[in-house]
Amino acid sequence: MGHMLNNSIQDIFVRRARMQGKNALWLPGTDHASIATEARVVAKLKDEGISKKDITRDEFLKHAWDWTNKHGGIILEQLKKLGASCDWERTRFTMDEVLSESVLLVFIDMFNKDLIYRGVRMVNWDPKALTAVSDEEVIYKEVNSKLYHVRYQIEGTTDEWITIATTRPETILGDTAICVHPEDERYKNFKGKKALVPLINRSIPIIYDEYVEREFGTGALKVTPAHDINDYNLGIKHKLKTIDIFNDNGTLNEKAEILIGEERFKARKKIVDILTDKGFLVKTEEIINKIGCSERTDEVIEPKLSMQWFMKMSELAKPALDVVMDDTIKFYPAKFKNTYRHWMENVKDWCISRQLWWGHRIPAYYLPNGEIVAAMSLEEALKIAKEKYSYTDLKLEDLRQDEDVLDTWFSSWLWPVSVFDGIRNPENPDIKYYYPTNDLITAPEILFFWVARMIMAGLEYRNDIPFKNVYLTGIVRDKLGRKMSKSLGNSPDPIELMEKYSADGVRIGMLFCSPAGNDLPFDETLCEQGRNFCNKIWNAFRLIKGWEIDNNLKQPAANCIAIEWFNAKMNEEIAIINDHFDKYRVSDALMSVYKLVWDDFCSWYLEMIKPTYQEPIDKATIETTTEIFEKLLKLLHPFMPFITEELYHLISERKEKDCILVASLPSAGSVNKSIIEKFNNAKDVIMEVRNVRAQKNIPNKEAIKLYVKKNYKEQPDITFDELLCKLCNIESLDYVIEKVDGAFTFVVRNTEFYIPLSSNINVEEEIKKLIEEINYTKGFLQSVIKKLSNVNFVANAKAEIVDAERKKQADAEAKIKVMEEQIVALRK
RNA sequence: GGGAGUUUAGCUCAGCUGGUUCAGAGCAUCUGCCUUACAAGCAGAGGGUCACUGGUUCGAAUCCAGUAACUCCCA
Repeated sequence: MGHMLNNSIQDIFVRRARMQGKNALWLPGTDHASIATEARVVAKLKDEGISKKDITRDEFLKHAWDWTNKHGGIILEQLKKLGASCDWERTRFTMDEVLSESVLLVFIDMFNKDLIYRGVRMVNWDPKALTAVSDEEVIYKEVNSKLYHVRYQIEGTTDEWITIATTRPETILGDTAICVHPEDERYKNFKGKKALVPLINRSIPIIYDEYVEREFGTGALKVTPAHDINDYNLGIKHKLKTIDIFNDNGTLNEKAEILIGEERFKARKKIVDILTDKGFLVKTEEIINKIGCSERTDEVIEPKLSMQWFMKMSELAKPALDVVMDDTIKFYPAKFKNTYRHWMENVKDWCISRQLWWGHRIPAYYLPNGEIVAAMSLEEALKIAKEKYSYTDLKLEDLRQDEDVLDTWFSSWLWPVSVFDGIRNPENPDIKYYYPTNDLITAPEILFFWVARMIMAGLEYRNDIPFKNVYLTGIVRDKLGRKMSKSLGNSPDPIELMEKYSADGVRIGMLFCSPAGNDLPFDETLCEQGRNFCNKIWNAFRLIKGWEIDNNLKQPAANCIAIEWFNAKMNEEIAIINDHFDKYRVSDALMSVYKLVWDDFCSWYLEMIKPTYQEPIDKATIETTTEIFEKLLKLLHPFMPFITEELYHLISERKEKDCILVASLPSAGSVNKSIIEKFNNAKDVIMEVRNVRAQKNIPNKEAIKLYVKKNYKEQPDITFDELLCKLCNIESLDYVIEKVDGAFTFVVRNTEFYIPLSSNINVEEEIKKLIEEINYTKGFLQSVIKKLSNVNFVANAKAEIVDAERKKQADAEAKIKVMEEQIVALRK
């Protein structure tokens, strides 16, 4: 569902840009997802009885391509159903030739610039996928664990012990020190002594470091530099030995000395038994700790030392941070700037190698003399090697290419450049025209591993930012607040949703409640709301299209008023919508269109101009109404492409290529504020009349009379009178000077309204109602007076604000007076 | 353990540089209506000490400090 949201938003932006006359390109594509894809291919082969170990790299890649060709296009097909208006002919895949070559060229370039190096580092090792994974791909989960207290004998003593606490007793076989806090009184006398690792009697030093938390466990920490990142750092600081006791698949190796070949979790159980038997286990306690699991395979991550390829980040990060902090690239919402800065200021080198086959094989070749050259091919590597190291008799067979592939992000980070072939051909017209791009829409969870790195790559290879605006969508969650994902299985099938509610319905359903950067708790009723909106639009169309047109009919004056008002209202809303878009507030923009269409157009405007049943409509009104409807369709089109295109062709005759997709977005014309104000007055009156009808059970069909009494010498404004009569089924509207006896009454802005009715007026009830309203208004008046009698307020507040308060006071006083007079009249 | 963010109606969220667009929107709820485009609808209504406690100010949902709860990132 994340894809649906993300791509709905992208489509809205691109369609809008297109309708603004821009050459808007939306280039679709997918990455090769090396870990996930390889895991699936391995699993599929396993089902077929084939082990990855038994086939060659080339054979494996063939299977991987088959799988990709079969499953890779699914998301793109879903996008088409969603209405994504991509430039499909430009679809790219990170394993395409152009993009692959770009990846290799960049690797070689950075290797030669010394930005890429090989080093031993503690990496997150996935023993199932047999590869390193990035920090970002490790998910930490809270689990119930046991903390084992194990005692180590002090060397050279018969009964002196030091007790450590660990959640991973199997790793004691790799211990090379015990560490305690230098100020911990309990362990002061161990200085300079050594302890013996239980079961294998390895002699290890007791070291002192402030890193140790005295309160945790026993305050004594076993140090296993090969299998814990913190221990590793301690190891470097105290120059400890590193003993790696695990094989790549998570079983113990011969360096463990015992339990060789056992899987790590089985080994843990066994070693606990042995430690218990031999009296080394002091006690166990229950604790909750966090363990890292691979996002791709869910396997518990094993911190492991291994030789990996790294990219130096500090030099690349600096300019990439600056362009965001100075708003050259803007983030929406801006709060992500903080997160971005925090990450970029603490950036670590990027481990770019993966022990996989599916992906871009690292173009690094090892020479017999231990040197490495990076080249596009074996032949080229040979040539470079010969020149560089004066290897005259070097042969192709002497070179060995690195077995690993590059991290998928190492191809994704080039995307804005490589899709236009800007790495291989930096001067080609496409890249020069389209780069830098405008908007990137993506999820906040990949702000670092994708967005930040694209910025780095763009600055490095184009000397320019890759995009100007970054819109971070929310994360789609289920009702329990869990992220919707395929692996959790809590995501509805988008295709089924679209079949049920239509693509347009799903699109706007997803957008109704998704302000930028906020999570979206998905609920199917949102799609239902989307579908209902489609239905409403369709019915409005049916109404307009169903009217019979009488060319000889003169346009009623009231219709002119209605048109004038709606155009003013629409212009006002267009300006608001434009403003929302300028600020990347997509759901606010949608809500504005929604209300303009549903409330203002359908509920008010259409009711105003609607001819009496089975009467025809005049030509001028229907023409203008059609124009208005078409404008609304255009405003709606970025959000709901299907229904708007359909209705655009049904409402009027069109030439072949006249499609709403490429029509111009209506611009905000000047707003007649006065007519909007007059309408708002009329609306208040209409609502009061409807209330009277509802309260007194007067059916709409029964026509009523309305008398209006202006006060304070105000002149009546009759602009909306005719429409008022039409909408409320008023047979006569008369202005009076005297109060009307025996009528229901209400007050709107000092003007009195009377509805005489045959049914008896309950005087007491009417008076009670008036008193209630007077009391409320008096309370309001009181608060205004209080404010105005505050000398400091009058002295310090801005003049307009004080004036506004004075006007409030005058209005309230006038209204109270009118109502009080009404009570007197009723009591007569 | 370090950093960031959030807290406003039953739900999801607006609310900019403190003051009539200040307590709002959509959905949900309730009450009437099968009124001839639409019951997937129409017309209305109710509903919030703006997390808590202080402070600044003539005036605080808004600014400041502290407290609490939740979320995310990093270790």
